[in-house]
Amino acid sequence: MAQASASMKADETGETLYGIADLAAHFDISQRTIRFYEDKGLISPRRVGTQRIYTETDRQRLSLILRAKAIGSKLSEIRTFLELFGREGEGRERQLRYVIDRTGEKIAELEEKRRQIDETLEELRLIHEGSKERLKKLKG
Amino acid sequence: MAQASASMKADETGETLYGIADLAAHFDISQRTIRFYEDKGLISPRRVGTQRIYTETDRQRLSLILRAKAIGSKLSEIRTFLELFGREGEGRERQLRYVIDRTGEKIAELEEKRRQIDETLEELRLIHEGSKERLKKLKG
DNA sequence: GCGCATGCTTACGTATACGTCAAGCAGTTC
DNA sequence: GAACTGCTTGACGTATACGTAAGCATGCGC
Repeated sequence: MAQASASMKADETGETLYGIADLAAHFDISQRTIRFYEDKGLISPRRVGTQRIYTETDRQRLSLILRAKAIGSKLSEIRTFLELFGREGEGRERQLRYVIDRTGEKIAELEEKRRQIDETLEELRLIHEGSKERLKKLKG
Repeated sequence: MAQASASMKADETGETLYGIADLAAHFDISQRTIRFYEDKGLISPRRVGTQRIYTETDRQRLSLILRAKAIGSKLSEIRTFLELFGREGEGRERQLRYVIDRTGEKIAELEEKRRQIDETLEELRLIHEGSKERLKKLKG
């Protein structure tokens, strides 16, 4: 290996660093995917020469991205939100109102999605349990 | 209009029938989308000549499809499930086991998705409320 | 019988999210 | 120092889910 998997304390602050292979393995995604997210502006790892070096913060960010994706967000939307919260400290009024609006919207959206999932879960459980009953009767 | 919007009782059984425009308007989707779902085997409306005529059952089916889509199912997957539940009455053992397995998997998947949504909702609410607080302090 | 709206099919175009080579460079090892 | 390994940057390919435009049929109103 070129770099002992790069998961070694190498920073002078003692922070754990990761290579792209480490993250790919950890999250069970391809390196291509990680580079793709970088192209889309979702993560910006440091470089040593041409090689990508990820910090713990980068790792958490990637974790966030994957969760957002899992619940149906598009990458472009994820980017917008990441940018939003990254600049959160600024606290200018316009900015605050914008954050409040966007989060409010997203909260409503997710609550609706939750409702739909619950509805579907109910129906699926009915079918699931019903089928189990019928199987019992068939066999018993 | 060629057919008075087709939402008229025309069946001898007195069942309400719909034209493609009715369904498109009702669900706020394009006619193209509805035809696309038909191509993918998700719905099979009756025809009068070349024109599509939808029954109440078709309408409910479309409703199911849209809800499934909203929670992140792929059309191919939706088709599989619709076929599964369509043949539900058969009750052969293999068939029952298959339904039980598939529904079990989907239930687990949706429960996981629900968890992720809840997690995200918590974080969003923190940011949302926090921002509202900060806005108050800025203005008050 | 003419026009206009509605609907049909066919086909190509588009956005998203990657997969899959291809070719090259950089350390590492033997 | 040649092979090997891992990473990098293109560039093209693929699957999904439609959008959009073209051209034709049909039926209602006048």
